[in-house]
Amino acid sequence: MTENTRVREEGLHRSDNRRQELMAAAAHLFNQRGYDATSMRDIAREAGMLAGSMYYHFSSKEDLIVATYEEGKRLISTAVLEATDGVEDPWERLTQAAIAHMNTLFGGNNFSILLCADISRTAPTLRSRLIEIRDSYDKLFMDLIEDLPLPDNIDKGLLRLSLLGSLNWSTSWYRPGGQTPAQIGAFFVRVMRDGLA
Amino acid sequence: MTENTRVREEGLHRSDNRRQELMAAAAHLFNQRGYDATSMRDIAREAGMLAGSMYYHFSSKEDLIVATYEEGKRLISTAVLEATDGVEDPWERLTQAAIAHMNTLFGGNNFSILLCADISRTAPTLRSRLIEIRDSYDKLFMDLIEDLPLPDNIDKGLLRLSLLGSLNWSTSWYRPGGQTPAQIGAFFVRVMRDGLA
DNA sequence: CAGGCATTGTAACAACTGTTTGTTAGGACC
DNA sequence: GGTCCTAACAAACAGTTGTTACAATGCCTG
Repeated sequence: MTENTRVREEGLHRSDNRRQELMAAAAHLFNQRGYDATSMRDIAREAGMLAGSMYYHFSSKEDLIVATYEEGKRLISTAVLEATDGVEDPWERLTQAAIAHMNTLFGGNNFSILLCADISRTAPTLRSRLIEIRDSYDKLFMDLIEDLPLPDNIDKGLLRLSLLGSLNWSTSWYRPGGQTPAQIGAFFVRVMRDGLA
Repeated sequence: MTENTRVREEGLHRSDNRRQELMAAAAHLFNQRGYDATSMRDIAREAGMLAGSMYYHFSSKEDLIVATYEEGKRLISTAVLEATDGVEDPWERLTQAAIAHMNTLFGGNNFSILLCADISRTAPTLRSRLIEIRDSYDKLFMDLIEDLPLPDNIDKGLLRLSLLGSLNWSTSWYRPGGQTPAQIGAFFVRVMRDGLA
């Protein structure tokens, strides 16, 4: 079986390989320097091609950004859904979700961390596209928190933002060596549930 | 008394006014679009001068960024110190600090919010300068949390990062109209102390 | 009124930006 | 064997970037 027949059977073009390589290079650099400080030439160089050639795979820089962002959402969504699948207790579900969230962020994939970057300062047209993707991930946590047995006077929206704030902020300080990502995620949920006093 | 004599008596040059105007314009734009997407020409235009003229007041863009960042730290540090001054109970001190933190962030000054932006993606030379400034503010919260009466098995460093994560992340979602900044800050501390279950 | 200093404007610099164009090599298909 | 598609290169585009050197302005002091 030639490469090409296999490619056709799986519904892939050969270029999908290079496309993935470009996205990986882009995600890597976006994480390191941010969107603005990463030029198309930087990405192309890391993928071993010239800047102009990228426009065969992506019609604009914005589209490339959105593609990496969406891939990040896909990966982390899958991880969280798998981690909570079959778990009954609402607090345990949230704990497992936080652990999966953190494990995915720091598990070596460069895509999911992009979801934790603050996008409130990106250009409006790009921002609205990213917000839409992010919201569809946040909804997972909305549902998890909605299911918690809580007093009526607790603002569940604020609770979600508090937890996601703690979790996402970790991307700005986490370094390997101390507590593991899973321990950190579990800790944040435990404090929120049990308190300290 | 002419403007100039007053200026001299206070040990100020006339340029200090324009310098402040430039910093205000810069902080405004930095908040809106970020450092990279804000050009020196944008800042100069907003302050009513030309790009080249700014180099009389600031010797580089990086210096201007650092100056606005430092001004933000000065303002929010002062607010937190005043808010906790004289308060005895450790938890109440932390609560008042969180309230002052939030009130300063959303109280209309464009400088302090800059401290809450993730700087892990900025250029290394700039980043190290900003980190130093930020750490000196974070130390305030380190001390506040150090004074809490907590069980020994609680990681206080992680606790501080959790709270600052919740608080700082609010800059990416807060809009006037819902709960006030003070309510949000107090809520985060209360959940951390009392828990939910 | 003259001189000097503080402050701004003017104009240009080299480097870099995202993107487009024309072209080319190689393989697949009829 | 001719034709088309894929994928990439090479070179240029117009615009923007931070920064600089120099000239002009205007106020304050002597």
